[in-house]
Amino acid sequence: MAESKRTKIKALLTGEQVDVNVRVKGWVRTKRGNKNVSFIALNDGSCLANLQIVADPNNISEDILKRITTGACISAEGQLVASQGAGQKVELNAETIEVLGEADPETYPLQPKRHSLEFLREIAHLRPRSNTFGAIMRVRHAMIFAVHKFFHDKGFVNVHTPIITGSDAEGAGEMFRVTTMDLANPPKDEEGNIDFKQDFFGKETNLTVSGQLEAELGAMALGEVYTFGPTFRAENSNTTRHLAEFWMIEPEVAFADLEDNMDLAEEFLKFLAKYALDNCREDLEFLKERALQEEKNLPADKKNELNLIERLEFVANNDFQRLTYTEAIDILKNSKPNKKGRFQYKIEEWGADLQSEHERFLVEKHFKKPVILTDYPAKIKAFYMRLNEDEKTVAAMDILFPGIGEIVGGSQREERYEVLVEKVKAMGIPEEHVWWYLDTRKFGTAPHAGFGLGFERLILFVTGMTNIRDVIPFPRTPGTAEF
RNA sequence: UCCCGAGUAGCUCAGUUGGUUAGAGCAUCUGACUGUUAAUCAGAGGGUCGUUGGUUCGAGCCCAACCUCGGGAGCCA
Repeated sequence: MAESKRTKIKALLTGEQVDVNVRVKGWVRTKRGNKNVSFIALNDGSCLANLQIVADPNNISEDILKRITTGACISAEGQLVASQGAGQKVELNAETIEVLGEADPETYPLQPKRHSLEFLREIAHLRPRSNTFGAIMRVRHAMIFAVHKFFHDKGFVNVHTPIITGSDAEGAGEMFRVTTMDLANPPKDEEGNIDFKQDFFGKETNLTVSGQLEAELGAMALGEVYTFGPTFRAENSNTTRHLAEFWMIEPEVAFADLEDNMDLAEEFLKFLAKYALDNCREDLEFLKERALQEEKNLPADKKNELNLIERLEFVANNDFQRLTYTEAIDILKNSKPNKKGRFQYKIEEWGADLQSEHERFLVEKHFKKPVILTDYPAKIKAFYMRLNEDEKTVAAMDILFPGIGEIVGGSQREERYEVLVEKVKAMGIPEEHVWWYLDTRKFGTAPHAGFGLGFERLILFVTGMTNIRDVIPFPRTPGTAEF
């Protein structure tokens, strides 16, 4: 007789059917019971909840039962019935169980107990089997899908910008060199310098730090495009919100100004929050409870005023606070912490770069909502941002979220050839490196705008996690590239 | 990279002014229990106290360097 097909646990727990014969396959979370009956909590990753499997020693041999331990993988077949116990609606009365893969309980590191996130990071190959990471990974997937859905429904074209780049003008940070040269004995030119002409691409190449410049090329033909790809920064950043390898979403829109750009970014973030609420309820409820548990021991002023679900609802339903850099400086200058010297960096005058303590004050204390800051001083922003009429500020915008800081950074782009060339020169960027970028301003230029959203920072917000290393399967940080 | 903190059993932690044989809970193993919900109850096994060096009659504890991890800052998304 052919083996019956596997049914996913999610379908069994959400469906109405009982008293049917089904087969499930998954990983054992716990087994408990006595001589007369065993209860196996089985998880197959399709949802957070486990399916309870009831194993009667009359049907399942002692030898099989002995091999069913925490972490083992089994296939079980039997009758799905209404549960006699209180903890679940349905359970599976096992008629046959096959052990697909044993897990030695003496050495299997995951136990049916609470583990620290630090420990789970050390066993990143097994941590998706924990409730927390299962939930995070399902939410992460839902957000990946929602990003594509949002832009697709609006008629944006997804562009795959290069991962290996020969452009060193992106200016977004330190880069990882890509080479096939023998590091111990690299080819040299007559002057004794390393001769990149002999390298694989015939020039110096690096991993991309941004797809923006190439995305702009797309926007100047397709109108509305977005990228969603891996991004690499070789900065020696050791924080809870930086990774050396992360994923970034960069829409770029022709005929859009800063206002359109803010509208798009705000609509996008609201859509994502709502999508999570509508599609990840079970996982979000679990993550909410988890966060409340974590916060229990924190002092009152460090606790979130709203829980995870409430924060997502807040973002989905409330307009972001928009203000200019100049207005923000005024607020900060006259703020209590500034006057009382509580800021490490006192705000004295217009032109200063905002520190994270200032951003946090605006978002978490003053407005208590997401904030969009616009029109920063030109000299603290990138060369491609459009110069405003005051010739002091640029049409930039940063979206700041509570607990996370900058989640979006964007701008209207400088579309005027002469102004852009001037800025390229002023920043010391060799024109021959960006000739193709300048060409778009030479041939049929158009006003346009775009922004970048750090995907993992979004996932931090949506899951309520606080360390970025816990929202990506295999985090890359300085000194760590395990797995 | 800078500042602060932490490394003790598989995990989470305690360990007094430096003093005999380093503890607990959970996990694991064995036994008990007729339906459990992180099952419960009884017992057992399990340690190079991050590494190296120093101070001392004596170091888990004091000192130094290094390693690893965490938090904060900078840089940024």
